Amino acid sequence: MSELSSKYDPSEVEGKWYGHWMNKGFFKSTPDPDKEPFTVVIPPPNVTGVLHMGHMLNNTIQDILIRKARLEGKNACWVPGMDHASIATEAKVVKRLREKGIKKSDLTRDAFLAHAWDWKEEYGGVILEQLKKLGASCDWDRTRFTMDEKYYESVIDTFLHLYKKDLIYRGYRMVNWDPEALTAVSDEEVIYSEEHSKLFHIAYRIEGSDAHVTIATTRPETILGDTAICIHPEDERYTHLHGKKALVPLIGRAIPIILDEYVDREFGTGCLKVTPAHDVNDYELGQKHNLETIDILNANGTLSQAAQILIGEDRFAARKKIEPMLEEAKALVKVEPYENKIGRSERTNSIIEPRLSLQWFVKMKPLAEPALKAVEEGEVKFHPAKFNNTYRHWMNNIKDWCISRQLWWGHRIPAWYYGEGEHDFVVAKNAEEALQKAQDIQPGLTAADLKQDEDVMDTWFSSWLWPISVFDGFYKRDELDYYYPTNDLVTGPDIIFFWVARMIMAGYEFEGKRPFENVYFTGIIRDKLGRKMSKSLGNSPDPIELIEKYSADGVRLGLLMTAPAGNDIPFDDAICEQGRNFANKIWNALRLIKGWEVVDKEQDKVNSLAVAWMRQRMAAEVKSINDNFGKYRLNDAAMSLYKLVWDEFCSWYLEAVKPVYGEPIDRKTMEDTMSIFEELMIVLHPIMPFITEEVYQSLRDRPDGDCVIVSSWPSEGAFDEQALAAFEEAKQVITEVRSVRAQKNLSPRESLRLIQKGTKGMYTAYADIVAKLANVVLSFGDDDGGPGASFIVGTLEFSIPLEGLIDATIEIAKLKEELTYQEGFLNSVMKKLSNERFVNNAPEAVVASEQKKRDDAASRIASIKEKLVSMEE
RNA sequence: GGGAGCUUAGCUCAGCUGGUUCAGAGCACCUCGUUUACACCGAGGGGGUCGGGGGUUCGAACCCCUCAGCUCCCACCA
Repeated sequence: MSELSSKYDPSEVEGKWYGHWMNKGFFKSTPDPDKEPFTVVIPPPNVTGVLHMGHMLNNTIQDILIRKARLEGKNACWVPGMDHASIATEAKVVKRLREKGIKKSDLTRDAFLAHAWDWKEEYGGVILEQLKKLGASCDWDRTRFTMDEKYYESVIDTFLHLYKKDLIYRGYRMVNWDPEALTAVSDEEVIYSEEHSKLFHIAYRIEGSDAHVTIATTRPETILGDTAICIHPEDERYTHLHGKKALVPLIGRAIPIILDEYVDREFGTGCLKVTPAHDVNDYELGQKHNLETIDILNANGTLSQAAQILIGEDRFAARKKIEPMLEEAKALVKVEPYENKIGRSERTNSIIEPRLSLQWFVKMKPLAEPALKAVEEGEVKFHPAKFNNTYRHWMNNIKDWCISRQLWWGHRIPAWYYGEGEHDFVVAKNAEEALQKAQDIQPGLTAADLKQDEDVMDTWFSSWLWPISVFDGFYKRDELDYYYPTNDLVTGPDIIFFWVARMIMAGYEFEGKRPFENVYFTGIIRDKLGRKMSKSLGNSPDPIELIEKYSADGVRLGLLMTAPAGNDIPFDDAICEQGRNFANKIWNALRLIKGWEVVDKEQDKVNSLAVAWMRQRMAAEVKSINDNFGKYRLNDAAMSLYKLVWDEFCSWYLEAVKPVYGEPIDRKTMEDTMSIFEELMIVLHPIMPFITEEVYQSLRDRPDGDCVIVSSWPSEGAFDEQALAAFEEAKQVITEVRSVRAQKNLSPRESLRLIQKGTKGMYTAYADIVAKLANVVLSFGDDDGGPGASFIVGTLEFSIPLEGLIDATIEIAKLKEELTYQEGFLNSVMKKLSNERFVNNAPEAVVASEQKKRDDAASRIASIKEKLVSMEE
C-alpha cells in the first residue's frame, strides 16, 4: 500500500518546510492599509543568550498567536531582535579579554568597545538561529538590536526629551553598588534573600567616663565609618547619655549620641550605630542630624584610607579580622547567630553595597500616572488579571530610577562637563551641540574643554522603547502609524517592573498611546521536583536536544498543554513524548487515508452521516477554540484540539468511514475526508506548524505557494447541538456494547443482536453508525430476546441476547446491584422533593429537573424489577 | 512587616455569577488485544468524603469565618 513509514520522522520535514516558508517570504510583513495589522514584538533576548526552556515556551506562544492571526487574514508582523544587555555582555567580554591576558583597565574606551563589537559579531545572536528550529515565524528582515545606529539615537533623544521636561536629574544619592561590576544598579536589579549571619554586640566607651554603651550590628567593620550613636529620646535606660559622646572602638574617634524616634527600643540593645555612608537609613539620619559622612570603602569593596585601620582589606576579610581585634580591645560583648536579608546583584551575585555617589535618575511619578491608569481602566490588559494587583502596588510606590551605569557597553549618557562643579554640564545630542550650549554659558570654551560623561545607561532605558524604536518610530511615521500600538506581548512575570511597566510608561510618554493591548504572562518552567531551572542544578534541558528527540511540534504541544497563563510549569520529558505521540497519530491518519482506493460509487448512509456529524463537530470546535484564544487559554485550546483530532476524528470519524479491508471508498467520502483533514490541519497549524504543513501538502497535489501557513482560518458556522448530543448518545450505546463484549470475551468480529425497548432515542439518527461500529443488528421491541446482557443509556433500555453464553446468576447479581443503587438514588431525590422549602425556593427549572430524575429513576427501577422477575423464573 | 495567590483522582490542572444524570480532563495505572493507519496503538476499566473545622442557604468544590500547609511579590529595621 503506502510508501509512508509507520513512524513520523520530523527531522527532515521541519527544516524543509521552514526553508520553504522563508523562501516564499511568508513571514514578511509590510504595511498594507487594506489589511488589519497584528503585531508582536519579541522580548529581545540578551545578545549573549542561549535558548532555554523559558524562551522556548514564550516564543512558542508568540508564534502561535502570530500564526493564528496570519491564518485569519491579518497582516501578521513579529519583530525579532536582541538586547545589548549592558552588564551581562560587558562581563562576558571582560572575562574573555582576561583569558587572553588583556585587562580592561589597560584599554581605552574605544578599544574596549571594538572588542565588544567583535564579540557580538562572533558569538551574539546564537539564540535567534535557535528560535528558527522551534518554528518561530518572525520577520527576520526586521531583526533589531538595541545598539543599532537608529535605535541608539532614539535612546539619546529620549534622554534629551526627559531632561528637557525636567524628568531626568543628576544627584548625589545612596545607590545600590555592585563592587564586582563596579557600577550602580537599580533597585530592581537587587535580589534579596535570607542568609545566615552574625549579630555583633559592641561596646563603645562614653567619652570622659568608664561607662559603656552597647550597640548591635551585622557589619562590625563599618564601625570605622560611624559618625553617631542613636537612641530613642524617650528610652529611660539611656537618659543619662543625652548630650554625651561615645568613642568608636579601636580608633577612638568621638562621635555624638543623638536622639531620634526612628530607633526601635525593642531591637538589640536599643542603641543604633549610625554610618551614613554605608546604610540607607543611616544616611537619612545623617542628613536629618547634620552628621559627618565617612566613606570607608573603595569602589571595589576594600577599606579605604578613611577607615584608618585594615586599609586595603576586602570588606569581608575586614569583618573577619576586626572580630578578634574588638575582642582584644574588650569591646566585643557577644556574637549571636542571626538571619537577615542580604541583597545581591542580579548579574554578578556579589553582595550589594549601599554607596553614596553621583548618578542620573528619572523621576517616575509623572510617568507612572498614565501607565497605572491604562491598566486600571483595561486599556492594557494583563493575562492572567491577578498581575494587576502587583502592578498597581509597584506603581503606587514607585521610586526614582537610577539609570546611570559605570560601564562602557551601552548608550552613553549625553552630558558634557565643562567644569569641576556639580552642575557644570550641558546635556546635548552630540559633542557639537554640547559645545554650542556650553559656549552659551561660558563663551570661549573649546571642544577640548568638554568631557563627556563616562557612564552608560541602564539597559532597560533602551528596552523600554522597544515597541516604538523597532519601527524607528521617532524618525519616520509610516511603519509606526501602521503597526503601533502592537497587539500582544508575551513575557515572564519576572520582568513586569523591569520592562512591561516601563514600556507602558514610555508608550504613553513618547507616543501618547499604549504600546500593546494584551500582556500574556507565562509561568516559570520548573523541573519535576518543582525547582527552578538553573545552570548550577543542571536540571535545565537543552531545548534543541528536546526538539531533536521529540520534534519541535511535539515540544510545542507538550509545553502548551501544561501551561495555563501565569502558572508555573513542572517540566517533564513525558509531556514532550505526548506531543511526539500525537504527531505520530496524525501521521498515521494520513497513511490510512492515502492507502484508500477511490471508486465512483454512491456514498452510503454511514459515511454521509459520519461526514455530516464531523462537520458539525468541527464547527462547534472552531467556536470553542476562538473563545479560548480570546481568553488566552491556549492550554485549553490545545487540549481540545488534541481530543478533536485523536478522539473525534481518528477514533470515531475515521473508524466510521473506514472501508472494510480491501474494499475501496467512494469518491465523495474521500473528498469529504480530505477536506475535513485539511481543516483540522489549519486549526492545528498555529500549535504544530510543521506536521500540519507536511500533511496538508501530502493530502493532494497543490499549486506552488498553496501552503497551510497561508491558508484561511475557518469561519464560525452554525451547528446543531441536538445532532451533536444525539451522536454522543450513539457513542455511549457503542461503548456499552463493546463493554459487554469485553466482559464476555466476545470477539468484535462476531455480530450481535441489540434490542432496544420502547420508543427510539436521539441516537437512532445514527443507528447505521452504531450498527457498524458496535457490529450489531439493531431492533426495537418489548421482547428482550431471552437471557443476555443488558444496559441503560439515559432512559433507554437495551438488551443483547446471549443465549448459552451467559451465567444467569451473575447477571442477576449485577441487576440487583444496579437496583440497589437506583433505589438509593431515587430515595435521595425524593427527600429533596418532599422538602417543602426546596420546592418553594428553588427555581422551577431545578425542581423540574429533580422531578424528571425521579421519574426516570422510577421507570428504570420498574424495568429492572421486571427483568429480574423474568430471569428468576 | 505588608500584599496577592494557591490547597479538587498517583501527577498536572478544569470546574464561568452556588442548582441540568449522585465531581471532569490529560497523563499515569489495571485488564484484554499482534483486527491489514498507528504498540509513539486499539477496546474496556478502576481511582477523589473537592486541605481541616465551623457558618450562611432548600441546596456549597464554588459564599463567609477560622485553623493548617505551600507559592510568589513588595518593604530601609540595625
